[in-house]
Amino acid sequence: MDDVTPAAVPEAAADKRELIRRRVIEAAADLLAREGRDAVTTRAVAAAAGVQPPAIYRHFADMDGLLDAVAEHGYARFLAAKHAAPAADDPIEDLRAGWDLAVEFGLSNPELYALMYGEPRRGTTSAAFQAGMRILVERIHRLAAGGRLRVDERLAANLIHATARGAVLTWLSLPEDQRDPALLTAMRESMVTAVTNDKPAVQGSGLPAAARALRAVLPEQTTLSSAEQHLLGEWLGRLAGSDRHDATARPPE
Amino acid sequence: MDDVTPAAVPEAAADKRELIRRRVIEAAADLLAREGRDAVTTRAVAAAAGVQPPAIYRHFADMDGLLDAVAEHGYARFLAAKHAAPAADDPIEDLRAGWDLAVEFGLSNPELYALMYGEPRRGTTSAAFQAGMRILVERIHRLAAGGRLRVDERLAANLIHATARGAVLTWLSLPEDQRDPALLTAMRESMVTAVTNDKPAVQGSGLPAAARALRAVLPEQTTLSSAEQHLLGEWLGRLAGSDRHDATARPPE
DNA sequence: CCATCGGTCGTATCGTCGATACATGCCTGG
DNA sequence: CCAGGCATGTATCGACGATACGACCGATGG
Repeated sequence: MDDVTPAAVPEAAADKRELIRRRVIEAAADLLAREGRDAVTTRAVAAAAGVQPPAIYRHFADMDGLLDAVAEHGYARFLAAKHAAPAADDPIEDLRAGWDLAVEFGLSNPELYALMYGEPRRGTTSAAFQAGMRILVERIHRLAAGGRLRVDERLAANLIHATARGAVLTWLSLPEDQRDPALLTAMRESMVTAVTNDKPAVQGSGLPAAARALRAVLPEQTTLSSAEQHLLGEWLGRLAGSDRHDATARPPE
Repeated sequence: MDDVTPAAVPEAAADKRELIRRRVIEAAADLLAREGRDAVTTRAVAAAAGVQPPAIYRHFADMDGLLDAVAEHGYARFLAAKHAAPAADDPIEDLRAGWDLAVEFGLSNPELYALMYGEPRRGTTSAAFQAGMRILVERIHRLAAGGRLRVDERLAANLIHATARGAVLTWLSLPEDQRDPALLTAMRESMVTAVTNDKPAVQGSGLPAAARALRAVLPEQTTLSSAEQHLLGEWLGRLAGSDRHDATARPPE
């Protein structure tokens, strides 16, 4: 739908044509990754690829078609690079690895990810979108074959995709100093418990929760001095976050 | 940042100015909801609002500022129509209701939602984004006070937001015949189990109860030094046995 | 009562965008 | 060698976001 392939091209010319096409795609991808979405204009891409602006329309139906090709190209490249992906023996661990891979792709290519999964209008028509879903359902099928799937395969695919999508977009929206890696792992484990029928594996005693509860109502107290209250707040923060190792006594703002 | 407010406007003219501003916002919101993002151009908005195209720039810094105002306006309108939630007695049920409300907003205003949460670049700078987060942390705080929060408050807020974001955007990406309501409920319950405790860590309400609960499990902790733990124990004793009932529990704000 | 000044209004216009038209080549297939 | 299809290159279109500038209007200060 996005391709403009003339009929009956000679064998030799087809190679040159494909070469130009790839050069345009890579120029656009480079521009997208380095200068953002708005920098990807027909003129800028044409200049970077060393072709004339109208030449783009001989390879892609329109600007949207080019962007779609860029997305698919980038996604394929990432998967090829990470295709160490040794398919762990444990299917659930395989599920985690796949989710991590999808998220890592988003974090490594923020502009590209926003293009693929930012606007819902692009939806399932995109070639890159379908490519992502294909390898997803494949992993899910292995999971279902092992009897570890709690829900319908299609629902599982959507759940995995939706959690990854929300995690990546939210992560990218946060200022860098507020990006807590626990968000990603929590989203992932939340997805795992929702999709698989493994036991929830609740960790931690009630101590952090109790600390959080007290800290939440701490401003109401009138017994301690303000200095005492301040120190107590710090301790409660450490106790509340004690299940994480990165808790380097970060004062709450 | 998005507002262009001249200094020293007469009282009477300010009303007219605000009226025009609102008319522009509503025209843009109408255009956005009915004809999509691309239909919201300066000329189309100006024509729909009955003003001249350059007049927009006297009320908003640029097109992005107008879109931001549209997003905040729509979000505020939705929350007002839903009477800002009745605040159920059960805090967890309250959490579910809040999540459902956010998701319902996205499903009811797809173009607006894509504008607010589609592009990560807009990020936390958006006024509408912050408005959404504000009512979120408020609900979370009530949850933490009840001892039902499993994770840090900020992490909980991000988890709730990320699951809703992924659910809405994924839902909107799906063709209508593939939209399974189970996706939404599964995402919601997954979020609930990730954020809350099964059983409250603090029985009873109020500050003394929270202090007693924490003191009961204090020996389990390994974060604080023994001296710190000792002093903390004393303070918890004072807070737990506080004879001051101070019913005027007033959080400083 | 009038001069002045800040803000608005209306028109014209700028530079850039995506996309297309058209004449001129070049290269392949016969 | 020739004829036709495709790429090339230049010019251009309509629409976009944004701005410049002069004519207007209303409130303020003397």
